[in-house]
Amino acid sequence: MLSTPFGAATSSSIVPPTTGRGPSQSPETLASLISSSKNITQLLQIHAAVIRHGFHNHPVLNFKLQRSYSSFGRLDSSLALFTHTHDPNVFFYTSIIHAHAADNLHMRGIQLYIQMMSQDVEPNEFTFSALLKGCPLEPGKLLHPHVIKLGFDCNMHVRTALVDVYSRGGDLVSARQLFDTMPERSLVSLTSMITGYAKHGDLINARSLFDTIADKDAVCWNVMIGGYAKYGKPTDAITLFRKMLQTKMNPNQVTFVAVLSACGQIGALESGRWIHSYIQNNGIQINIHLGTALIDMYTKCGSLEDALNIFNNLKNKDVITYNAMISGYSMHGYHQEALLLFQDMHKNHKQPTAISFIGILNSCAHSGLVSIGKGIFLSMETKHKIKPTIEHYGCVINLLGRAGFLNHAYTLTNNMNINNIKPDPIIFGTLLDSCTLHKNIELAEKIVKFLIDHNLANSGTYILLSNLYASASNWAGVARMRALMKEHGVQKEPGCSSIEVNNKVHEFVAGDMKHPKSEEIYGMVEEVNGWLESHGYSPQTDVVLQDIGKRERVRSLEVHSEKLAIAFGLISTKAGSSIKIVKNLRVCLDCHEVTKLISKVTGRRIVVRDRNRFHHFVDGLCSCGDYW
DNA sequence: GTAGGGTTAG
Repeated sequence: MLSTPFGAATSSSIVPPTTGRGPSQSPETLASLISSSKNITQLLQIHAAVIRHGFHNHPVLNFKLQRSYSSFGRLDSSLALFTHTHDPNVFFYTSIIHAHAADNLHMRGIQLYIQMMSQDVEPNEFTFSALLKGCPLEPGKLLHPHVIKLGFDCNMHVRTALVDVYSRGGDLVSARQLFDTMPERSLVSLTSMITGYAKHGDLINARSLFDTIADKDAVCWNVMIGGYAKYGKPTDAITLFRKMLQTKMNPNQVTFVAVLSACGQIGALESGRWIHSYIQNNGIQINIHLGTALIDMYTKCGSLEDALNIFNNLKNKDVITYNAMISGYSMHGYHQEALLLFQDMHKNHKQPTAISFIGILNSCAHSGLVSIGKGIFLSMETKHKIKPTIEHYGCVINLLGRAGFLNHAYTLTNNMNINNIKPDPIIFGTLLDSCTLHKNIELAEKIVKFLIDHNLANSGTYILLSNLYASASNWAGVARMRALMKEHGVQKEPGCSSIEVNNKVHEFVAGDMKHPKSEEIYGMVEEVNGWLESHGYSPQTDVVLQDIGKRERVRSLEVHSEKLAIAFGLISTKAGSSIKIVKNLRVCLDCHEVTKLISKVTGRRIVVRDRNRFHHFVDGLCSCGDYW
């Protein structure tokens, strides 16, 4: 920890600057030294020189010192300088308010604003820019009348900052009103308005405003691409990114972060790799954001090796980087590695966050590490002072339920109330899932009744119980569930699998005939069936919802979306090459078995990403160890 | 001597 030279300030200020401590320097020279300082050590040395030369009360030098301290993230030193300054002027106040805003300390900034007024220091438009920067909606609303009263609301910067406050705060109507009545629009104000729409999921309004801009800059593109990436429109994000490249606009680190996230969501490894090489070929520095985005993309696209490579070469990893890698390990079934990295984080003095625990608890759940998982869950509060949220409970209930401790899991669901957490349909869904796995109809019925009685049932509730009945050949139960689903207007989310071939993503739903190569695809499905038969494989008809004839049930399984995607992969890629599939739902038992066999017969490595995790099928075995 | 818009993890 570096100390501020304040201790020295009082002692050396009583020493005249002409005691032979080096050549005397003009304030101008010192000012330019401050501006050009590269790090905190240099700045501290210059600060010491300022004091040595007797300029400790020089307003411009102190102002510059204060700004530089803030720019190095040293609000403490900046504030120390401020408090040692007699009668700070509007520059000083504005800049210290700005420093607080940069550290998300807006209320403290407002306190300083009140203090400056009580000392009769008149704020100006710059002060309000600083106050409103990144300010939350409520305090921003309180500042708004002050802006109007002092006549700064027509200033371009102040008005844009106001638009931004309302926009980010989700009051889009007020934001739009302020925006529409601006004396003059600027690219910045437009971008701020678009950000408001994009951040709150209104991509239609964001896009229509975006399309009106003739001269877009990178920030503007980034906002729009990022909006698509964040709100479930990854394909649109990638399309818009391609358009950005076509317009010769140079993407930057922020663009790549957004578009890599989009690639990760749809599992577009080839596109992700292309972007990675673009980054390398264009000499773009891989900072911590970009590095983490690359790790996230590679893990979600099935290449743990590439993710690890980035992780190991990334300097200054933060907790988010660790979390991405831990979740990556967990998704791929590398539970020992996930645990080791979690410990490694401690060694590197990175405090785990709530999300670190979600990653590691999921890892334990997927590997059946019950006692380790329980220990980690308990340590959250005792050791790390992090209160578990409903998601953490979800992980532990999943951990216990999967491992067969259904009653323990059920008790925990009921005990969540102790922490004032009400179990939600997702928690009950997790429990129901475990009931299906362990064929515990009794508990499942109890839960479903509770959910229906409390109006908490969703499509998943019915489907899970329906699957459970089906697995027990209880067709009356299945029919009852089907009737209930119809009655409540519930529809099953259709299964959809995608595969990327030659930079293009091909999507399939069950029984899909839309693909131009359908004939060949179904031909391949038949061929696969032949292999399966010769290996003595009989289809796992349990998993089919409908009580239909066995023959039809067999047909229905043949055309599950992942089978179509795999068949397409087999006919359109080189023999021996890996096949990567992304599925929106969880892979079913039959598809899991079939894929294992396909990997054995073809000698191909097949990687399937389902809703929960990755399955790496190699030579007839799956990396999940059939525990998923 | 000062100001407004964009980034990562489940």
